[in-house]
Amino acid sequence: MSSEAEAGASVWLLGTRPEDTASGLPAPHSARGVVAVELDGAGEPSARREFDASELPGFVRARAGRPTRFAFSDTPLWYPPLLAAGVTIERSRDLRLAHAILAGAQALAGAPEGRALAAAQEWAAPPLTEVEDLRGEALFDVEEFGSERRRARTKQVPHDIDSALAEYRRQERAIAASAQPARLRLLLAAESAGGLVAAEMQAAGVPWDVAEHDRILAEHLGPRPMEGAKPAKMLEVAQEVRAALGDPRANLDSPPRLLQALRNAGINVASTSKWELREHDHSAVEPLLRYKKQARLLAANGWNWLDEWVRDGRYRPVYVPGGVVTGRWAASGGGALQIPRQLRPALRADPGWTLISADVAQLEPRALTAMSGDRAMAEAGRGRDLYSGLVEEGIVGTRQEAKIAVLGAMYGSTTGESGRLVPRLRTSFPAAMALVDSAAEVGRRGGRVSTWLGRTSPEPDERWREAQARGNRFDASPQDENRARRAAGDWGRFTRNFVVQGTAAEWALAWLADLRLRLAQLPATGGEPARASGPVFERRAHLVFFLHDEVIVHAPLEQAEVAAQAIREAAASAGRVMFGQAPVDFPLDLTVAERAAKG
DNA sequence: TGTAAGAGCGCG
DNA sequence: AAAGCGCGCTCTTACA
Repeated sequence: MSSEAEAGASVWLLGTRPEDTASGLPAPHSARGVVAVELDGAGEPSARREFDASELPGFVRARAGRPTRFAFSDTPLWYPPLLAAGVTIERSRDLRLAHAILAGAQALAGAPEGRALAAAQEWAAPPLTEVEDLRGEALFDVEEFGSERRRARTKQVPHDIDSALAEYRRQERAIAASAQPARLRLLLAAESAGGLVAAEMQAAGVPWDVAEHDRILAEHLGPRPMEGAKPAKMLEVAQEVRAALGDPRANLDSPPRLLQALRNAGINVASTSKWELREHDHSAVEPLLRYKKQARLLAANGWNWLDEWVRDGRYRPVYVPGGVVTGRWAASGGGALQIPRQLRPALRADPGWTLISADVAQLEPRALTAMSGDRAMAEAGRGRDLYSGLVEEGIVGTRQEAKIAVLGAMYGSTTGESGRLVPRLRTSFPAAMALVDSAAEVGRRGGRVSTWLGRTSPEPDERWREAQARGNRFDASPQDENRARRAAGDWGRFTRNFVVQGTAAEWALAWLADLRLRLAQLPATGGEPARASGPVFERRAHLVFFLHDEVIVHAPLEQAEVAAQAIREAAASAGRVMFGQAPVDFPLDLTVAERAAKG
């Protein structure tokens, strides 16, 4: 990840043959020919190879061991067939992801090279979604493209070599002309590595114990009912609720009707949400909350979910790297970002393997600490729980208060307990608070802010501007002024949080990128692979899950210790690569699962 | 009959 | 207890 290591890497650009594209085929899915162009340090082609698409895995494999960065249009289209052929890539440039970052980057604002890049609108395409039908298929041989379940994205980036070459050059010129070339390079490398990780994790899948999942469902809901019927335990609880309400026909599944039923029973609520219900002391509340929890489990992660998303003991969600404005990943299908903690026991290593999970304690406040260089905040978090640190330093009374205060500072809350506590942080941590306060001020005025590595927030939309203009007119009504102030405040909280959440996401990407390279260097084990027909990296410890500030690695038992060490070292490395010698640590909570699968 | 919007809740 | 930020998914209801 360091720039010194980058210097020696040669760049190979991959694209489809221009004549294939000209024929109107939906490249690269049905392209026959692939062109690989090697670029020298100045971005000029120094070598060119043309071969059948089936030879691409061999071409990539032949470069293993030499530092090579492969650049291509769109990772979800190029990488899965390589993985299916047992080939992995070390470094890449995803031109679509890179374009999205650079086209919006404030660091290039005003530079003609930046304008030239942003003008290449054909590269501004949204991520591909719902790609499950493509899983495991050799993309280059797929003629039929699209099924009823799959929405092809309406706009595709170009895949031919000429377009890729032109875009790569625009990107290089824009980076060189930017105010922060080193940081942008790091960001693009990390973002692209994230694309590789997402494809690899989807190929590997999360080892999932269907029997354990079914046991949890049965415990809470009862045995699996007939299609369309409600599980027995839900029906029982529903009866309890109706009895307590004194309304034998109350409909618990329709919020408006449930609201009416609650009011008829004398429970004076404005909504049926659980935080409001909890406030009321009525015998119907407890079973109703239980019913809601059951309904949620059934709808979101019940037997239908299991049927659709878990196959052959693997859960394969669809990740969308860069899918959130702040740079966090999104998910599309499978609900990877919302697996309830309740179901965590269903994540179960294969026999002879184990699961190592690690999450960063208080990642966002630590990212804020590092980017603001706030020494007092660094001191409060060094080597300990940051929130406890605040208590020990006498800034707040309890850990809970510390958490409320810190979250309030990052989210911009002004009311209640949080609003009361935030001013204390302003005294104790002036640098950190100045950073988020000024980000909020920029947002309130409609400006843009950037993360540490240079991802820039979007501009507010036309409606927002109109609201401000209307609120500022000499004849603005109180409602106009109110609406404008409210919108300005909303956008200020967004930009306040953007710099923190976005920088934290960059740290997490740097961690992932470094970790996958460390794991790739582990020897293949002589024992059983995770699956008989799995990708090549399933013979060693590999990433299977990532969620904002948490990773899960599936490792052969004999590699558990080295894999855990790799996770820790990658975290330390991510901190150094992003923030240099800033005195901020990123401590991990790391757990090696005790139970492996039966058998 | 099909889509959009809102409610509600899971995750960080 | 939420609040204050960012998401996705399912269900119901409203409306074309």
